[in-house]
Amino acid sequence: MTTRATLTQVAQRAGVSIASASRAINGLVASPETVRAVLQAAAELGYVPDANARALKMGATFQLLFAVADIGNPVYVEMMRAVEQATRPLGYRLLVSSTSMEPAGILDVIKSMDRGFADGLVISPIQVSDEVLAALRVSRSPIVVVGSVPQDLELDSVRANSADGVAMAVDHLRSSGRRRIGFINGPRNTTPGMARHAAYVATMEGFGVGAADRPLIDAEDFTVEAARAALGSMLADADPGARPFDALIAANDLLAIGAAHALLDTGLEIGRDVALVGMDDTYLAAAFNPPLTSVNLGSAERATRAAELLVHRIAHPGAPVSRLVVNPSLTIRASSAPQQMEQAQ
Amino acid sequence: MTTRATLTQVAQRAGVSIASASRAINGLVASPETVRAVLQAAAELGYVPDANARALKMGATFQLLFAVADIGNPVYVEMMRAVEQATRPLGYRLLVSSTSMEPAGILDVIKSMDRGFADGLVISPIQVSDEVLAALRVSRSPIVVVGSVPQDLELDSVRANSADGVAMAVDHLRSSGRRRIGFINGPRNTTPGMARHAAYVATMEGFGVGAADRPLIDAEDFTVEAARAALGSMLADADPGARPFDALIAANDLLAIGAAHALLDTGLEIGRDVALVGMDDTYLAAAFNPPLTSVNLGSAERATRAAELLVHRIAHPGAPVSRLVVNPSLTIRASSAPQQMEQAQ
DNA sequence: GCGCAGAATGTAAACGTTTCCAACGGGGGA
DNA sequence: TCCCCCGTTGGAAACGTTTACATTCTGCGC
Repeated sequence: MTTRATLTQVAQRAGVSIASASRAINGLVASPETVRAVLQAAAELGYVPDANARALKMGATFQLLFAVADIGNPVYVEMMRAVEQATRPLGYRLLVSSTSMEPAGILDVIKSMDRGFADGLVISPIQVSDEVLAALRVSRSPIVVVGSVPQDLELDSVRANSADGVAMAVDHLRSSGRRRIGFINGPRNTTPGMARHAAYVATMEGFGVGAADRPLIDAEDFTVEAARAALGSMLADADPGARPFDALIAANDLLAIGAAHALLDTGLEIGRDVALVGMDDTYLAAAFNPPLTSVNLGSAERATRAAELLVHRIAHPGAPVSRLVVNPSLTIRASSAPQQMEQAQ
Repeated sequence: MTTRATLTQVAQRAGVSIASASRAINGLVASPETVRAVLQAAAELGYVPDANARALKMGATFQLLFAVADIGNPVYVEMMRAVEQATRPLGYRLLVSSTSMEPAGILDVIKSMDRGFADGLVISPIQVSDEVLAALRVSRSPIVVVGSVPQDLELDSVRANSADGVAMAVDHLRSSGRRRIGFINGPRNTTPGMARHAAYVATMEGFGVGAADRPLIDAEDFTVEAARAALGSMLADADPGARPFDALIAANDLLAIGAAHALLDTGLEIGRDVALVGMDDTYLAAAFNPPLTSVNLGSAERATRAAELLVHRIAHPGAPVSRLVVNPSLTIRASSAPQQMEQAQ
C-alpha cells in the first residue's frame, strides 16, 4: 500500500525535467530517446496521472453525469445506455447518480455540479420543485433536462410527446371496441404524472367523454406495488358487476404490471375482460405474461438527443438553447389484442 | 455564463485573507465577525468550493464508486441502494459506473481508480478475466469485490453462498415431488454462471442424480430473451412427450422469466406442468405472472457488508482482508407451489 | 566559418484549495 | 504594571499537474 508515484518521481528517474516527462506521457513533442526513458520510468513506478490535479489545471474532467430519480425503473437504464453510447466515443466517462427518490438528492446533484467534478449533466428530474428550478436557474454548468420544463428556463431540454402517446393508446383501444377507458397514474405532483394525466384528460375530452366516465386510479408511487394496492382496493370496494372500465392505460410499465396483478387477483382476464396498455415500452412490457401493449415514448432517442445537446453545450456555452420533442409510437401486444393471443396458441 | 468565483475573490470582498476565508467557510476557528463577512461575500458571489482543488489538496474526494456490469439487472439496483444507504450517512456520495457489459469497461474502471477520482470502489465483476485480476492485484486503491475471487487475491470480498441457495431450491422442489430438475444458466465463463452451475451439479450429485438426468440449458446471456430463445429451441427440438424435466431452476430471475415464456409458448402451465424457481429474488420474481419462487442470495446484505468493508478499508489501509459469505434463503411463490395458488383464488 | 531556424529541453508559474507557522492583540493573574 | 496565554489572523507553502516562455543545441544554407 505504498503511496502513489508522482510525475516528479518519474521525471527524476528518467533523468529529465517534469515538463519533458509530462510531454512524453501526453505524446507531445519530445525526442524518441526521452519518450522511451520516461515511459519506462513510468511503467517501473506504476505511475498513473492524478485526475484531480489534471482536472484542476485543465478545468475539465472528461466526466459526464446522468442523474435520475429512480434507477430501478428500466426506462432510465435504457436512457443511461443511450447517453453512454453517444458520449463514450467522444472520450467521456459516464457516471450515474441515482438520487434515490428523495428530491434532496437531485437538488444536491445540481448544486454540486458547480463544484466542477463533471463537465456536464443530463438530468431527468421526476419532480421539479421550486427549489430544483431555482438551482437549475442559478447553475453555471452545462445541463440538459430530459423532461418538461417551464418555457422561461434557459436550458436545453428534450421531452416526450405524451399527448400523442396517450392519444395513440386511446385510438387503439377504441378501434378495438373499448369505450370505458380508465387511467392509472402515479403521483400527480411529478412531471410525468402531471403530463400524462393531462394528456389522458385531453384525449378523452376530444372524444367527448366527460369526467364521470373517466375512471382515474391514483397510485402513491410509480411502482408495481403501489399500483396493485391502489387498483386492488378500488376493485374490492366496487360492486362486482359494475366495473367502470373495460380498458386501462397505465402511466408507466411498472404501474401496468401492478394493475395487471390487481386484475388477476380479482379473477379478470387481461386482454379479454380488460385491455391493458402500459407506457415507456420497457423490456418489462414484453416480459410480462401476457405481454403488455405499451406506448413507446422514445426514451432511447430522447436520451441520445440529450447527450448530443450536452456535448454541444459544453463546446459552445453561449449557443441558443434547444428544446426538442420526440414522438411516440405504439407497440401492440397481447394485453390489448386478445384475438392475436388465441392465434398464437 | 460568467466564470466561477474563487476563494481568493471571496476573501478579497470580505476583506480578509484567503486563509481566514477558508476557515470561515469550513467552520473552523474564526471570529463571528469574520464568519459573517465571508459567508455574505460567498453568497453574493455565488461561491462554490472547487471539488478538484479540494481533492488535490486533501487527497480525498468523498466519492465512492459502485461498478457493475449490467445495471439493467434489478439485483444490482438493489445492491446499489444498499451501498448508498450504508455510505451516505458517512458523508460519501455514491456514483455508479455501469460498464455496459463489455469487460473493457470494468477494466477501465479498476485502472482509473488509481487516478484518485474516488476514494473507494465496490465492484461486482461478472467476468473475472486474467486482465481484470491483474488490474485488481496491481491497484493501490481501496476496493471491495462482491462475488467470488481467487483465494490468493488480497482484497476484501463478500460473496453469496450459491451452494446452499441451490440446495434449498432443490430440496424444496423434491419435497414437492419433483424429480427431474433442470437448470438454465447464463454464460458459464462468468463468475455467477460458474458458481451456480457448480452448485447445481454438486447438489444433484448429492442426491445421486447422474449427468444424464440433469438437463442443462445454456442461455447466451443473463437476459430474458436469451433464456427464452435457448429453452424455446430446446423444447421445439425435443419429442413433445419426452420433456426431460418437471422442474427448472434458473440461475437468475431474468432467465427464469425468459424460461417461463418459453414454457408458456409451448402451452405448458407453470407450477403445474413445470415448477419454476429463479434466483436473486428481485422484485421481478414477485411481479411476474405467476409469481416466481426465487432463491434470495442476500444481495442487499452483501452490498451492505461490502460498503462497510470499504469504509473500514479506507480508514485502515493496512488491516487484514475480510472475506465474507452471506447466507441465502428461499422465497416460495406460486410458480413452484400450485396448490397454494388454487387456494388463493 | 557564421548565423539562424527549428527541435528538444528546462524553469517556473499557475490552477484553487488547505494548513502549518508566525505574528498579533487583548485580557487576566501575579 | 508586566507577562503569558489564548483566540484570531495573515503569509506562504504545498497538493500534482500543464504549459508559456526562455534556453540550449544541432545541423544547414549562405
